[in-house]
Amino acid sequence: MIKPQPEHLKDVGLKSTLPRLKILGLFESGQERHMSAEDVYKQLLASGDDVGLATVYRVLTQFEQAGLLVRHNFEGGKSVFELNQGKHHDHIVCLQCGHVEEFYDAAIESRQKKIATERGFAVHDHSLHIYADCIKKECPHK
Amino acid sequence: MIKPQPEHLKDVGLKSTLPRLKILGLFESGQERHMSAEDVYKQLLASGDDVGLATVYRVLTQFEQAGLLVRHNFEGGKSVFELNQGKHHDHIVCLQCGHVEEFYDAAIESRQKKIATERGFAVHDHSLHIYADCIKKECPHK
DNA sequence: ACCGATGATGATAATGGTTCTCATTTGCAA
DNA sequence: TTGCAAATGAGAACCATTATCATCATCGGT
Repeated sequence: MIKPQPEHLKDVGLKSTLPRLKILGLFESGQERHMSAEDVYKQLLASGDDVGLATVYRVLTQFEQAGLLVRHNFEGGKSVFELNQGKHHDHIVCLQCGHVEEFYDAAIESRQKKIATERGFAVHDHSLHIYADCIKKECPHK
Repeated sequence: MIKPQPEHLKDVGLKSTLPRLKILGLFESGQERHMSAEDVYKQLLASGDDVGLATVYRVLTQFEQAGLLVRHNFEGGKSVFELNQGKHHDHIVCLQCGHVEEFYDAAIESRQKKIATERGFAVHDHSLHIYADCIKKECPHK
């Protein structure tokens, strides 16, 4: 279990407070790689940590802006966060079992930037999700 | 102005009602290719058609399930619909004014398929959204 | 170590998009 | 034309998220 490091927060210009350390610690513990605000909130309650839901939302957004976390807008209306480990990646999602794999392809990245720039857009961000059936034995799609 | 065709509705197992014809007509008129439920509702009000917002949501969802429309879950929390014309394309969305442009890039498409196949996935579908600032004069981002 | 300004927190209200409820109306087959 | 199942519309309910605001904690300066 990695323990949350106050310097990480200082480094990105955030005061090292209890709620922030707890939340960062949750992600760094690696138990769950992808978590929604609600997930984080419940986890904290479960461990007896008394953090407000509003704070969870605020902190997650701050962490995203600071580059500590990456936000994903999946279907179903809720945002999901994961630890930013430096390298951007896209996702392949199995429609049957929900298995998620990450990938990065330089060719796709550069084509995207080129296309947007040609059309006069200043790229902020992008999301690429491939929906498919996987071939894992555990996967229920027959 | 193309007039909405009741047979389209019958063909997909939906009664041909006034609200449904009006909404389908809006998309077929091609004035706006991408519309949210709110957009559709306002358009209808503007043309003096008295349709409830709840009905707009219901009908859009039905049209999506019937394959008449395609739903896109862009950032910003609202769903956007467009007429399903069979050919796949991806989207660039302006984060400031909501302007949407479509694009298709064979290189990206083939890379996606290759990546998924290599990992043992059978691709069903995918979504690629680029989020950016556009340069239209009307666009509010200064 | 203490203090005080600055910034963070948490309870709750507010928001925005979407869905639900249900009384009323409509399409359509007989 | 008539009857009834299906569709509609007004508004309430819902859910994730954001805003408000009084209280509280952090941290640099003392």
